[in-house]
Amino acid sequence: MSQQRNGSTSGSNGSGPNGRAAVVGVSLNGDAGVELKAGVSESFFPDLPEATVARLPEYLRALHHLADTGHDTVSSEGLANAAGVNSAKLRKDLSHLGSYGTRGVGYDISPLIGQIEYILGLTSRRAVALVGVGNLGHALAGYAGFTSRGFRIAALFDADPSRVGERINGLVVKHINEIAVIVKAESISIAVLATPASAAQSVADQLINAGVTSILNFAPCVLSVPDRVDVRKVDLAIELQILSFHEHRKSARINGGLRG
Amino acid sequence: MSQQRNGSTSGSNGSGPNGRAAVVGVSLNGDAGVELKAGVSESFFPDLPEATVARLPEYLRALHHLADTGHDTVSSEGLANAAGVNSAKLRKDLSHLGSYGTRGVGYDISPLIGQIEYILGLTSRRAVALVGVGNLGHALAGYAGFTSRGFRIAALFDADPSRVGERINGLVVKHINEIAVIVKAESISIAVLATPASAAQSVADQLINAGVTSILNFAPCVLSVPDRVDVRKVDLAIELQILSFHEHRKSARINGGLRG
DNA sequence: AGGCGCTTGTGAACGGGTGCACAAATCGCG
DNA sequence: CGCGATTTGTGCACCCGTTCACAAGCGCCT
Ligand SMILES: NC(=O)c1ccc[n+]([C@@H]2O[C@H](COP(=O)([O-])OP(=O)(O)OC[C@H]3O[C@@H](n4cnc5c(N)ncnc54)[C@H](O)[C@@H]3O)[C@@H](O)[C@H]2O)c1
Ligand SMILES: NC(=O)c1ccc[n+]([C@@H]2O[C@H](COP(=O)([O-])OP(=O)(O)OC[C@H]3O[C@@H](n4cnc5c(N)ncnc54)[C@H](O)[C@@H]3O)[C@@H](O)[C@H]2O)c1
Repeated sequence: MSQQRNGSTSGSNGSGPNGRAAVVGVSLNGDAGVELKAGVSESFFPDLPEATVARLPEYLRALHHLADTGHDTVSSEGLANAAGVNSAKLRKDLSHLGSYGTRGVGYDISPLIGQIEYILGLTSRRAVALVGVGNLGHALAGYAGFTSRGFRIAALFDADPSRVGERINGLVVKHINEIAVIVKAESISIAVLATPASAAQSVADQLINAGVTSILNFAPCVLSVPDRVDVRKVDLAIELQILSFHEHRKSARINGGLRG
Repeated sequence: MSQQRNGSTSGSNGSGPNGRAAVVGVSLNGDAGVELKAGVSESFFPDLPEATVARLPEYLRALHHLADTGHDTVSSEGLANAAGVNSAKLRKDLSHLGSYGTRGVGYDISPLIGQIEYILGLTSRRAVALVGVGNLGHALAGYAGFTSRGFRIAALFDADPSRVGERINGLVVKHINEIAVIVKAESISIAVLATPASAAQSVADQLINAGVTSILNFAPCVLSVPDRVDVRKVDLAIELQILSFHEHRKSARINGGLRG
């Protein structure tokens, strides 16, 4: 059941294509919004294209940066540059969320940040569990960007008894078999999976059992999960292999291979 | 100039749509291949859709796994399941590379692995530089999947004098200002960037100057690079924010928000 | 040797996403 | 108070990617 979305980042030039697309089950939901738009910015939940959703975090980061450097408004052109997309795309994306722009002027940064954070569900800091406190897990546990961008690591888990009890960044590593209790107690709905691939499916099953409904998987394997659960995957080797393909293509162009 | 591709992994169910699209400049190249296909598996370089390229690494991983567990052939259905995609998509993807399948039987695993590795440019182990040996950099430097999937960390760089000279996994950390010399000496074309965002653009410029043409960027910022350089980005916070959106949507469905 | 079942490869229809190009809206200034 | 400069919001056409559905091809069994 289910399929993971592929991490597709990007190539150089032009206009970078991006996120996947459909994912039927995840497809937002029927219609919505539109009518109770103006004014009622709270409790308004539009039906966003998946590609737009994937770009909102980038806009948000760019907006925060602009706000921090003393700006009050930005033009679509300016924000598009800061986010690395083209301005028409940015305007269309923002138009989906009921638009905080003023023609002739640009977008008011502060309310726009609020709207994007609301849409992304970042108004309250989300609790995240991290499973697998090894090489990578340690780095993630200490990652500041976690905290600064709307999340809170609420629990660390590992199966290795020698790691259980270790204190990292103020949190004590718990044994994996405490998952169910702690996930429920802390209302954790998102988990980061940083165990070896061989353990990933089993850990995912336990997480889902405990009530987790979103998983960010760093293990190089496909997870099988029920439709209601979202999985995103990050695989360093895949990213490098895609880059390798482009390297190969570039050199095939130059050397005899095929035309360039 | 240029834009990064967004890491878009996946949602749950259905049929995950995938990579963006165009990226004009990077667009493979005109036509190619087709004619000198059969037999001449070397030096054949087809014009693959970007979305297909992004999936090949996943197929490759699944194929290696199957080979390791004693299989000689797989059906498109079997491989598709192992890779988390649908079988029609898989067949179309493979058909682009001149197909190693037999109707009524399936695909011969071994030659298919060879073909995919050839296309991805993995026939010789590629040298990769890692810049920024901090929290994350340490984890990456020790990552086994790096080596097992076609790459070799050829150099580690950092700007912090107290880190220079440190030995990690048999490699000595060099100072950033040795980039030019070492990148050339080791024929490095791919670099992994794991410095703080504030230093990323400057480091990227130095890397490109030294001859690097592909960058995997872990810093949460947009890099500006010439068209000939490929950039892919991995941003943990963005992935989590996309998951957060889906969590928000799920709960909006249940609670009064909008219909479900 | 022939037929049957299985699996590939692909034509075609569909759907989503992108980007152009422009009309509508707003501001500032004279 | 009106005009021009500016910038948003979007209709539209195009393109890429996905998926269905089936004909063609292959092996096996009788
Ligand atoms: N290290 C990296 O830079 C890196 C990069 C990309 C992907 N990855 C992937 O991330 C994962 C972790 O990598 P790593 O280098 O940290 O490996 P690691 O072996 O250092 O850490 C894995 C941790 O998971 C724990 N673990 C094992 N089974 C478990 C279980 N059933 N439940 C809970 N915890 C369990 C282990 O005790 C260990 O602490 C791997 O799948 C790896 O392929 C790592
Ligand atoms: N730690 C994580 O889990 C994690 C996760 C996702 C993304 N990131 C991102 O990865 C990057 C690194 O994160 P980190 O936690 O390892 O940070 P860190 O501060 O621990 O490490 C950064 C390293 O880069 C070095 N550096 C700084 N300026 C440099 C320069 N000009 N040239 C070369 N080296 C330089 C520093 O000396 C340090 O060793 C950051 O951009 C961070 O946002 C980290």
